[in-house]
Amino acid sequence: MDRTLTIGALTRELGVTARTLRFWEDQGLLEPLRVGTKRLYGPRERTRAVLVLRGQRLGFSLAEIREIIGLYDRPAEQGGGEARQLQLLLDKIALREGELKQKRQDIEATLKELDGVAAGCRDRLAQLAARKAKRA
Amino acid sequence: MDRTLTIGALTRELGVTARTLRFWEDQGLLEPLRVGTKRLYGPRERTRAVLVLRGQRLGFSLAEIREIIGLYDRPAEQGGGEARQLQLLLDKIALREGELKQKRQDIEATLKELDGVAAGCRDRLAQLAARKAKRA
DNA sequence: AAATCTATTGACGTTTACGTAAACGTCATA
DNA sequence: TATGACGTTTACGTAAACGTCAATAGATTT
Repeated sequence: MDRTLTIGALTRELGVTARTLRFWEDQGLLEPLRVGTKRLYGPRERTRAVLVLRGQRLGFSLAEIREIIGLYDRPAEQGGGEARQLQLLLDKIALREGELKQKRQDIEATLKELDGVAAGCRDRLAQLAARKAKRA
Repeated sequence: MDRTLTIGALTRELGVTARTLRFWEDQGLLEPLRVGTKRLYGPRERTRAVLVLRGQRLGFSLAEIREIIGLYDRPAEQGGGEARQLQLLLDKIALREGELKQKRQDIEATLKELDGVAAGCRDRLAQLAARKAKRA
């Protein structure tokens, strides 16, 4: 049992087209293995693709999603000292968390307002039903 | 004290350009009054504009935002009976609420994962600090 | 062997949400 | 009066995220 998928299999699993997966790869979001010319997607690529879809549902651009996913990859000790790198990462995470909490607030507000409208609808429906019952 | 704003005032208040407000109007999201050729934005338009911005933060397209905002406008008894209209509205609201709850779940998941990464960072930083203290 | 399925790389087309420039009107102020 | 500041319409440009061919190639089925 091989845990790697062909592009067709992955498109069916995720509900996206092959064009999309290749485009994401072009944008540096995925890097499937190559067997000859064909692509093979392992668990890591599959996970990443799922994260891309989640990011898209949240309205992030592919560029932003690439950055966010990048936060999961440890900052492999490039330059400037590990502590500094870690602090930079923490700062970036804090930024993203701020955005997400703002979105959550927006959602709560919208849900409340929609609930208000829905309640009004149900009230009015109840009125109509009562009137109808009275006529009977 | 007039509660209506010129386009320039509203752009400054919302942090968007005049081009943007005119485009939103083109797309049927706003309908400011006209005095001669100039636009005047009242409280209703201002509120709508704020709703547009909120919708954008949530990743909705302008077309979707138009529909969502439309849910707030009562279904002025067009055709098919009021009860039917109300039921349709309730259905649409339920759909949108489903989307929003999905987004909320996505946010919670992402926040949790980012928190995990952040915790790892802080652990590692603590390690480094301890090592440094020992050397002193 | 022929047909079919799956995959590949270009390359151009499309939609969304504006940016940007041109060319102009209107009013207050220096 | 002319010089900004602010507003208008019209029109073309652009970036993002793919869709949609076209032409080609290997693998599998009939």
